[in-house]
Amino acid sequence: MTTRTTTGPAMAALHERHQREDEAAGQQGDALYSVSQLARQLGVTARTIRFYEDKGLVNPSRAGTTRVYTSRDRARLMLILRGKRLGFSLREIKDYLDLYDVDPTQHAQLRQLLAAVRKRIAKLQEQRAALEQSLAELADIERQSENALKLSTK
Amino acid sequence: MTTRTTTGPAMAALHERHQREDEAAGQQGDALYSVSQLARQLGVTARTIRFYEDKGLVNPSRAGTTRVYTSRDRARLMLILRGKRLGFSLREIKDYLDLYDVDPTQHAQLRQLLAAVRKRIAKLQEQRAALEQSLAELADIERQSENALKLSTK
DNA sequence: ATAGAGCATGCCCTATACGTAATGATTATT
DNA sequence: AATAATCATTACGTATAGGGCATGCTCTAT
Repeated sequence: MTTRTTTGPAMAALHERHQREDEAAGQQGDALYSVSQLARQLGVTARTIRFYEDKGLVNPSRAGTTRVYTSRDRARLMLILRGKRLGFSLREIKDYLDLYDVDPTQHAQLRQLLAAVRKRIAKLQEQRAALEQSLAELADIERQSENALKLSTK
Repeated sequence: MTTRTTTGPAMAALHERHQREDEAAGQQGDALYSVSQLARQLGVTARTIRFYEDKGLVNPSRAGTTRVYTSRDRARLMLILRGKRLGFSLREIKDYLDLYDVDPTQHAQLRQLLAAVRKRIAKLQEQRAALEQSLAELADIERQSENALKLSTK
């Protein structure tokens, strides 16, 4: 029941490219990657990338059933990973990317991004405050523990 | 099959105390509490307290099947909540409390605590660094977004 | 032709800290 | 006695971000 088109050639190309993965990669922006290639390059597992797809964050083309990623897909994934590093949830990242897809004129989503970023900044500032407080408390506990040990040892 | 002892009196005492929960509470350290009383006082749900028991963090006495908490139990719970605020996992908190229970001479566990605290401090310092970096990046994104919006609006 | 890569799908598993019923027993109140 | 309020136990659900395994297909190399 699967619409199976010309699977062979693309897979072949993919495999061949795989052989010289570390070469200059054809000087064009038309580079293609398999999941695991991309995974290696981005420092995540293939499972992760497929997971993102499942969550609607990426949508690679297929050669038959095999996922084929373009450099655009790659860039998108890097965006996703950056978002993650910055502490956004996959859901938030998806929402932003969706907006970006719908409206490439870059207006609505810039505002959206700005809003999200500011929200995130506020959250982080709160977190930082809490963290500082924890650190202070812990320093206190540390000092007290040290004192208690000193006294009982003497 | 449950060893059911004199359930009545204790429950009665508990409930009666419930009526004047906000009173001076009998000036002794012998105050007793029910789960939900304690929950209210500590700002958590009864479910939470029972969950902690399930995880072996507290072990209240029982009046029949009903949990009865002493002020010692209460203090222990406050310790637990403090640990949580400081970012320790329930598991870590349990390990520490267990140590404290076994060896109340306060030596091994003091060292243990000190070690755990220092570890936690190190972790928090790392987190803080990461957080600062995220904030810097976000500030950058914010600036860029603002600029882009300004330019396209003008 | 047959093994070995690499890929795909599907499904269950993990950790953390509880929330949310469902169901039953006991106690207090009316 | 009936009803409301608490309490208990059991057990499934939630959110997040994947990990890991089984099974099966395709393509390449020997």
